[in-house]
Amino acid sequence: MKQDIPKAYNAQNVEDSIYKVWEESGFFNPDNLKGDKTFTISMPPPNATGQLHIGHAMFLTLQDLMIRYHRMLGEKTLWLPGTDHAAIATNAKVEKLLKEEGKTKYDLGQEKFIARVQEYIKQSQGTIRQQIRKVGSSCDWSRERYTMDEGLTKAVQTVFLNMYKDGLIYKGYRIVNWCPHCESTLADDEVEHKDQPAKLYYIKYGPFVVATSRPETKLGDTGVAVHPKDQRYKKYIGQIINIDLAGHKIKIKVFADKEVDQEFGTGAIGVTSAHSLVDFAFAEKHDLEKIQVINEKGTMTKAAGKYAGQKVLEARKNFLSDLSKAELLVKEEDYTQATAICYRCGTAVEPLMSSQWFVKVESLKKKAITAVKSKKIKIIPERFNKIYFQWMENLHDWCISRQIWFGHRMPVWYKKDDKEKNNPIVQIEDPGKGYFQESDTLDTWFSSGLWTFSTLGWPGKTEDFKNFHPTTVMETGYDIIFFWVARMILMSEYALQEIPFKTVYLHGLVRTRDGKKMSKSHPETCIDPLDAIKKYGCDALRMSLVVGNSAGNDLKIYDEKIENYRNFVNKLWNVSRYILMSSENLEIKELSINTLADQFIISRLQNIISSTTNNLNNFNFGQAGEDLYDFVWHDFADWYIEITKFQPNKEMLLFVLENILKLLHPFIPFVTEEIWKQFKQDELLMIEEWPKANNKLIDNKAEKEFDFLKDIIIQIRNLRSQYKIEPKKIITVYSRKKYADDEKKIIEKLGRCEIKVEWPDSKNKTSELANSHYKFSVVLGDLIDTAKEKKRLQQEIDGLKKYLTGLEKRLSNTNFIKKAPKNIVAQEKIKLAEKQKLLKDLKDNLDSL
RNA sequence: GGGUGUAUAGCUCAGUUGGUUAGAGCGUCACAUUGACAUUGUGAAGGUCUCUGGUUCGAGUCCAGAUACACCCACCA
Repeated sequence: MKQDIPKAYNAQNVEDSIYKVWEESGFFNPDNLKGDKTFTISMPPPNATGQLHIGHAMFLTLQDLMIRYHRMLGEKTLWLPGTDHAAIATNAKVEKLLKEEGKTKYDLGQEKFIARVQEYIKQSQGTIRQQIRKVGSSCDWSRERYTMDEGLTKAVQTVFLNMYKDGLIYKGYRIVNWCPHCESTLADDEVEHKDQPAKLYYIKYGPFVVATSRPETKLGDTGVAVHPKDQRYKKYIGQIINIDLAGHKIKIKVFADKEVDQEFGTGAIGVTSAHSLVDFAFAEKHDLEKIQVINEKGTMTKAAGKYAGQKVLEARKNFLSDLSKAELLVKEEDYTQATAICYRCGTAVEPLMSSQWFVKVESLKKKAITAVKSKKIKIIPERFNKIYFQWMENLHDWCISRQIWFGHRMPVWYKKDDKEKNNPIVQIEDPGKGYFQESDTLDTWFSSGLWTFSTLGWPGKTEDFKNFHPTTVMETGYDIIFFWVARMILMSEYALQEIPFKTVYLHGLVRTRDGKKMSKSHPETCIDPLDAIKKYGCDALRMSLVVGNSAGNDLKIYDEKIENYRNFVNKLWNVSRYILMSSENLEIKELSINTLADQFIISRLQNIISSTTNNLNNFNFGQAGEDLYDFVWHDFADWYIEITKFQPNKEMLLFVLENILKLLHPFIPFVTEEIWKQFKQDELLMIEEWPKANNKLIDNKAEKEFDFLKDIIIQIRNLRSQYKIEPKKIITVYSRKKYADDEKKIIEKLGRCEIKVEWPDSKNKTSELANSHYKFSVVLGDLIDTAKEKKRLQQEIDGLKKYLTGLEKRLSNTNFIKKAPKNIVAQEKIKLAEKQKLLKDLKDNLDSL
């Protein structure tokens, strides 16, 4: 008999020590697990210098849930954790730190700057590691990786080298997205579009008028495009025209292209080859000169003539004023423009000419599309397939070089005298003196794309790689399907000719109660996972991140919700406390099923075991959690346990509890493990075997029978409540049916009544109750309010009549009889008979009042 | 411009391939309180399932259209 269990579950007192026991047990490591089948998840690596936010908490919970479930299924389960170097973000952070010391990165130089960054990461990496543990993550720390560690760097260099050899990586001079703030290129998907009010300026342009939202770029125009059939401009096609733009002289070539829309603007486009992607395409096609008028810092170049050295906006203002003075500015129009901005800093992206490294995607994307089309990779929810295909099909060559100092250096070298970097030498080994390495670094997503296999020791031929790749599930947010999921498929298909994972499970975003994205911009409604854990316990947080949500959908979270699951965790605690405290022997020798209640609970348990198993197999985590919540609180605690207070069955209580703990463990690992410890000191719930349903114990008849009993009790309680009968008063209930002793006792105890199996003297004032199976009446004596009772019955009769009318109509419809399945018709007929009988009973009752 | 999602009780959401009189939690109201649990128990009130058509014996569920909100993609100068 245990007496020393605290009344309320105190998560804070136990979580850390339980985590320590788990971690030290070695069972996070699949090497210590038995089983032939493997189950692998690569953890999406949080930023090495980051702080845990609610989004992390959500993915950690979902992944841990899967991992714990599969571990209990007896699979060799690997959850490989790690951190990401997050090039741009980390680079920026350290630059900021330097600035506080009054220094810039140029004072240090690239080598020392990187050393400084590494030092900073080392220092702050511990934070996120500890925070990942706080959520209960059962990942294998012995295999933890970091995107910049030696092995991963080797993988990056190897893939780069191979791609270069295969002609899939090339250096090209072309328009790229340039962020003047980050001073680096951006990939196409790192550019966001935001609608902004803008002005469209119409400029007189020799014989043409052209429209532009960026007048300053016109200083570098080298062409005018018109539609081949445009009568207005036909005569100019092929001519080279000198144009004076308020003193700035340009020479343009007029050419025809079907892409031009005659209706938009003036039908004539001033072509700025070096600062617009569309125009660049024109320039390539029609062989135009490309003049760069804006440089990497966002200032005008020498080619911009007298505007050289001015910032873009400044130059625009001055140029417009000059045009206006020269009467070349025809008109201005307001319109909304989708402005391209940097996804990281929000600065307007400057398209400009630059020599950069690219990945040729044409052949890769075909494979990546096939991988999903062929169903080798399954995306959950399915609708993201379409989004994935669309994106893949429109993918352009991927710019992978960044001018950020921190990141994977490319294995590219130049001779000391090749200052223009025209003749790259691609090899992993340093060619030694006389050479210098490319200072550009690689897009973070290049290394992230290798994550599923670079973390397993590839390119080495390791056991881990053989055993755990392809990984089983990739669980991540739908917001990085392009950045990351798509890249992993591309890279894995290229490097291994193999998919990186079999299933992609996409979760949604975590939002505040009013639907805002949880970010630092509205701290008032933001949930900090660490605060929530402190306040409500980790298990409560986990439940509220899982229940009420399904794949691909956003989740709203707020305090009351977490509080509710804290209450649930506490309920489970007290259920266990009750069972443990009232059980002298904690061993289950032989399970005996004696009563209807026993039959009911053991049957329901089998059902919940199989439904939970099915739901988890089908990634319906929310549903599984909700069903368990319901089973524990209502079926088990509210009904079964209450009944065992007068029909004890200690072994059954223990048995059901054990199973509940197992089923709930993947959702709420801490409290379940803590309770488990109370009666199995030397065993860990974490590696217990997942329950299997025993279909022989499923008893639908008993479940139905039990539901009728519940119905009777609820009706009696309802009546007591209506008549405000003192809770302690025992009332008399007459029943026409003779109940088995155990059933009779259940009604008597839970309805606080005494059952007499005889029909009451009609002179007694009674309230009569009935359901479709049993008729019974409650003697209320002087308490009865005839008028009230009549009204109640009348209401019930009215409702029933309405329902019967519908039912009769349905059954008299020959089409229904003919076309509906037979079992449905039969079912409806039974229903009709039952309800008619009930109606008659109710009417009799009313008459007798 | 192209695409996707969502719309069910005051709030947050379930509702599986169409088949009872549409469910839960929170909140609200009423009642209960020393023995697992007030982080509780018992009961109640609360819904034209956004709208309009259609398919069907039967639609919250399927189809079409509309409206509202959210999101993603996109190089119309």
